[in-house]
Amino acid sequence: MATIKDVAKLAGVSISTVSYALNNHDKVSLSTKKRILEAARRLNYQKNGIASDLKRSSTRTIALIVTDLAGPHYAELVKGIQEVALSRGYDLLACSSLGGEQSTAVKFLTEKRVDGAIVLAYNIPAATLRRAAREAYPIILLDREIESPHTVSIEVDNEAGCHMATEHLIEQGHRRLAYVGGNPMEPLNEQRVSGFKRALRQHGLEREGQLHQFGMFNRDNGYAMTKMLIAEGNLPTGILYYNDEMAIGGIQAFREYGIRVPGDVSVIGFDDIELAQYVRPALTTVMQPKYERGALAAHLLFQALDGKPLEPRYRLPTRLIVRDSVRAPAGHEGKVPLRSE
Amino acid sequence: MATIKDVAKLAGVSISTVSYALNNHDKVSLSTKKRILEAARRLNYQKNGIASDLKRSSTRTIALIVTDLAGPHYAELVKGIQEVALSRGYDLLACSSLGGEQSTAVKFLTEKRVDGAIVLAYNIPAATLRRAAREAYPIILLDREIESPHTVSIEVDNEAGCHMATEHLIEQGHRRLAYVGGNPMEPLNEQRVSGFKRALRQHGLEREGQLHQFGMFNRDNGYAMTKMLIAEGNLPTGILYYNDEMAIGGIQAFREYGIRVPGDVSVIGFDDIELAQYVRPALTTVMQPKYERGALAAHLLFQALDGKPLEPRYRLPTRLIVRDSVRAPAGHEGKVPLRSE
DNA sequence: CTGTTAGCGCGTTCAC
DNA sequence: GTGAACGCGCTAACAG
Repeated sequence: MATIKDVAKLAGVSISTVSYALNNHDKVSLSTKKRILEAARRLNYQKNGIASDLKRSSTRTIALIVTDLAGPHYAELVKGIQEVALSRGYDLLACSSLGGEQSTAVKFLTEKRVDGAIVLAYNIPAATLRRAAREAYPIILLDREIESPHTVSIEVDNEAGCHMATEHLIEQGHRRLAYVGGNPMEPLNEQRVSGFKRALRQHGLEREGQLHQFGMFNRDNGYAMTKMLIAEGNLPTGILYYNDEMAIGGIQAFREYGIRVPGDVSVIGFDDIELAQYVRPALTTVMQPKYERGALAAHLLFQALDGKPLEPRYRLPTRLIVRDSVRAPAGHEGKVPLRSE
Repeated sequence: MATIKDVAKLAGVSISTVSYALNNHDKVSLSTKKRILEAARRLNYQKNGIASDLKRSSTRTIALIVTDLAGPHYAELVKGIQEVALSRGYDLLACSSLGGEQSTAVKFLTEKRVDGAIVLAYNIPAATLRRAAREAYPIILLDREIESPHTVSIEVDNEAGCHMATEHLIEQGHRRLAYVGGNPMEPLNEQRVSGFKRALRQHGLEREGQLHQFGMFNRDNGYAMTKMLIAEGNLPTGILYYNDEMAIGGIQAFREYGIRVPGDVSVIGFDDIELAQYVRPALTTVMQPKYERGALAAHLLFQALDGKPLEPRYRLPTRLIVRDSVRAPAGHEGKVPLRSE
């Protein structure tokens, strides 16, 4: 593998001259430059980006760190990030935090392989993030908030979104409600539960609300937890799922048991992933602005890299998207006026 | 930012000792090691991965290069790659080739930032790939074949898949057929067209087949091209789209014009992306084994990195997935026996 | 004005 | 347990 040395030798000049020539530092005469370029071409020379990053101590690269590259709903997020990064001439890498402390994500977070990171990976411990963030290495968090001077959180108003969704169910006449989520320790899950609970409290339904929180936040677990819920009997008439993926898994479980959605059970998701509008019934869900979130994240990251001071926390609004997975329960046709207590 | 030097100073040992200690090269006494670890912790030392990669001249990282990180149907592919990479202790990065020669993808391909790459990015010129691939830098191609000793292609049998799909339409009684694809110069597009044409030829329908090839391979373009097709009049009764995304765009266009699918026009896609089963009508399509393809790609990449000789080309079969977007055209109810000529 | 020398960035590893 | 060379490219300072 040819190095800059080989090019220098072949062109009959010093290494530095080659470097200058290749980087257009008009210090080199045109004829020499031509000779050097020709030598580089002949040797199929490619610079070692690692060496040059090391010297420059900057990579002009940012990382998007997600739990699972194969996950859903990153698509739109990525789009926003990608566009901003591209316009700034930065490179964007995506990597996954599967594999825990040995994961690519942690390696990239801690080993200065990139200039900054955008993180949406609930399985990375806060301690790791706190250790990683520093002056010249800002981190934008999309899934939690941690106190650290070099960290910015962009949150979606999960609490309000779930509150709104729950009120929607109540408004339709639902009284026996459930929330189905994953690991209750995840901050996002907590926020969503809390919106659910607040709506219940406000409408005097506290006692009728079931909470099911366990495991992962994916379709399979939505399916599994819904099956458990069915097996338990005493099915609620309205269910708020942690996210669309879990809701879609849940709908699948209901279908297998011949339980109709929304005829027998109403279902609401969260996120508004692309699939939500395509599944049958089309999923009523809480939309979060994904593209905007990505774009904002990238924007803030560059602000931080430019040394500009930032708010530690941004919050984006959600919106209820009404589709076909919610209907008034039997005996409750027509809207029921909300009564707060 | 603390470097290994600072740790050495604080611990009162030499740099090399710190390195050995941190890498568990049991050359260091336990007490020294403990002192070093303590010093590192106090300084919040994080090694510079770039420096270490430079020295080791290996990154234990492979890249997945795709046209657009936000694209569809990579999800399953990624899953296969990710699992194999993880099991080998390698890191996986995803990056996009948006941005042409300046893109992250090209940078990663040419600058030795990773040990090997899996490429599914039709917009990277073959010359770039040929220049990048070398002994110690194998490249697995998922979207084309190029002659180069350090390159392996894993292709899907596009020709046979499209042939099968076209025969399916013919078998249902369709006679006026069209193929809707993107840029005709893309090798994948060529292969797919060729399967379409062969089926037409075999059944004496050559003259009735329309070819529409232009632009990108995405949903928007499927939508746009279908609108053009509608505007032209003389609508065929059966359409084979380059891929599911384009087909979904096409169905959308038909819906807007009140043209029923499959009542008035039958539609077949290619890929079997997740959405295909959720859109209405559920999309009949040609399935390619995505997970297997990803896993095979990663597997072969590691074989190459281990210096094992490889076939230059692998080919995976496709399968027709019959859903609801194809029906016999008016006046042709019931299966029509195929007659080859 | 052209081109060279020399040292740097930071961690790894061989020889002692 | 240490010293020093090394990986490779960048660039300030200097010489021709």
